[in-house]
Amino acid sequence: MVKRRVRGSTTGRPIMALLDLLGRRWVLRLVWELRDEPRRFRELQDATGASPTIVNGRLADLREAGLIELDPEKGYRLTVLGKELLQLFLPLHVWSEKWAKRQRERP
Amino acid sequence: MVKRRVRGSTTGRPIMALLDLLGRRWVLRLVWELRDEPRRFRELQDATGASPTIVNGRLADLREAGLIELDPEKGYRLTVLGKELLQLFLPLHVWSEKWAKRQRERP
DNA sequence: GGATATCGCTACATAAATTGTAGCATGATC
DNA sequence: GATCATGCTACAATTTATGTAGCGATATCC
Repeated sequence: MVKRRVRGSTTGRPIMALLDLLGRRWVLRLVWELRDEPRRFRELQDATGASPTIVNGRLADLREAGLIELDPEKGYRLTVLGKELLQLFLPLHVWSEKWAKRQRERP
Repeated sequence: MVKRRVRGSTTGRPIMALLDLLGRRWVLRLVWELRDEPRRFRELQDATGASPTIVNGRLADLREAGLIELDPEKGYRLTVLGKELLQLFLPLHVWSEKWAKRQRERP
């Protein structure tokens, strides 16, 4: 599915590898959808609107990255590491409202 | 170049529009490259390794989003809004080191 | 014990995004 | 008027994503 473990990690700089992983389509969105509780494969498909091929590929990427894991009982969920990352992203939620407001004012 | 203003903004939820914008390839990276000082078009091309077509497209997206602007004297730079967003992302730098370390430990 | 349902996931043709390379138009400098 | 740096465009080739159908395994009900 994915050739290199993390695309663009050629520099060896973790931040680049991270930005690369998070910059793949649907990755941020998938992490976001897992923010509250575990979700099933099909739930994630429906919630995002992405194709199963891609959902599967991205979930694999995120698992390799140690950010999510599959609990057969409950579905996909964030790992401890994944929750840490989510914490860093939570401020985006509030900020995005402000950003959207300014976009409306200055179109 | 880009069809909808922000892809996936159909929900009308700012956070979705933002995650969508940031989830486009090279977008996070471009913002990151602008963290310290303005950069020229070709500098950004060289720094990222992305094709001019894409750099141009993403810069356009980021300009529409009000996150960057072009100063003819100095090059592309973050707007006030863009700097705010960058602030939210700075913790990623530190966290990525921790993440990389754990990846090395648990391969 | 067979029909039904849910689970994660795969196959595959079509469509869209990205790459890599070449080059254009404009303005400044020599 | 030749040279250079600027942002940017054209376009064929490649890579990635989409949309739809369905598989194999497991559990549940009748």
